[in-house]
Amino acid sequence: MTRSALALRVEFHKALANPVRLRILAMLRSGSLCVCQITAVLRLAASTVSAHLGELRRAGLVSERKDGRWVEYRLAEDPATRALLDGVFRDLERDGQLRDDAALLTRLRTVPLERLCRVDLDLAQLGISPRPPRSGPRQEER
Amino acid sequence: MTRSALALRVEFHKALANPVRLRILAMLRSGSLCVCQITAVLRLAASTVSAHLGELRRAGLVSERKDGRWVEYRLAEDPATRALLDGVFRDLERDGQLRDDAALLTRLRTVPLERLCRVDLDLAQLGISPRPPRSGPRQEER
DNA sequence: GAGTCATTTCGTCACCTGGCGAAATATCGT
DNA sequence: ACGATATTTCGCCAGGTGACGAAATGACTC
Repeated sequence: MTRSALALRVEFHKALANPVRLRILAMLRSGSLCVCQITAVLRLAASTVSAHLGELRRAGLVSERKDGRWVEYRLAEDPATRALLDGVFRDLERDGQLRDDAALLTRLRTVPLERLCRVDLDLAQLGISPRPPRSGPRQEER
Repeated sequence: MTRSALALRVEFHKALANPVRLRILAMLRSGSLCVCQITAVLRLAASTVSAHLGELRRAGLVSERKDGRWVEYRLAEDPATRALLDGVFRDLERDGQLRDDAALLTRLRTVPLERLCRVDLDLAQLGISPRPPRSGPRQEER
């Protein structure tokens, strides 16, 4: 059954009412990503990242493209959704957390996925020792 | 301590991630209101409405002005906040629930507050028998 | 001071959310 | 078929959310 505009708007805000999902959307603005790339930046369990991506997909904010066992997540193509997200992230351009994420992601994109995504990977092996996120679980001692 | 842009944005979306709070904000766009006017439209307990207004105030979306035992709630004056809310409600202009709310509110604004706000008021005494909200608690049989 | 009133706070309950590890699923390489 | 891999689902836990009625608060009237 078609949902009302109000109900859809509530779902939109619910999807964005979480720092992790905002960080994911911010990263996707620079191009598509797989779960393990996102997991590497966020320092969360893959199951947690997968759950968040599920929320974003149900809210119509991201779409997925499967290639074998790989799943490529990207921002939704819909112009209206893009315009909403543009407005959201225009206000977040200078946020420190998002800038740290972007910097780390830039480095991680240079690593072949087959190497980056091994579950036993230690980022230190790649010469990358990302600072823990500014807040959130699994925060390690600096 | 100053919160980050990301944290503030999360709070903004959390505040809007609820149909009741969106309805309240929509109603406030036509002018300031007291708790009992909002309560009359929403058909929720006054404590519930007060709690939602508290959320909106903490998110910086509404401000209050006390006049004796009356509290007048209005949208925040900040231009940036106003612009965000304009964007939100531009997409909701045709929503049925919000239109019903606006119609009922127009009628209620003609009723003196001293009469409207008596806790023992039965809206039927005013010749107003609002349809129950399209969804939500305390929904009565039609 | 007592009673009334508008509003807020408190405590409770049912339900939801977000984290995790373990298990399951689907795909790929051998 | 088996092992490996990326990803998703499940179950659990702690904490949060949104509804309510009752009580409390502060202002007003007498």
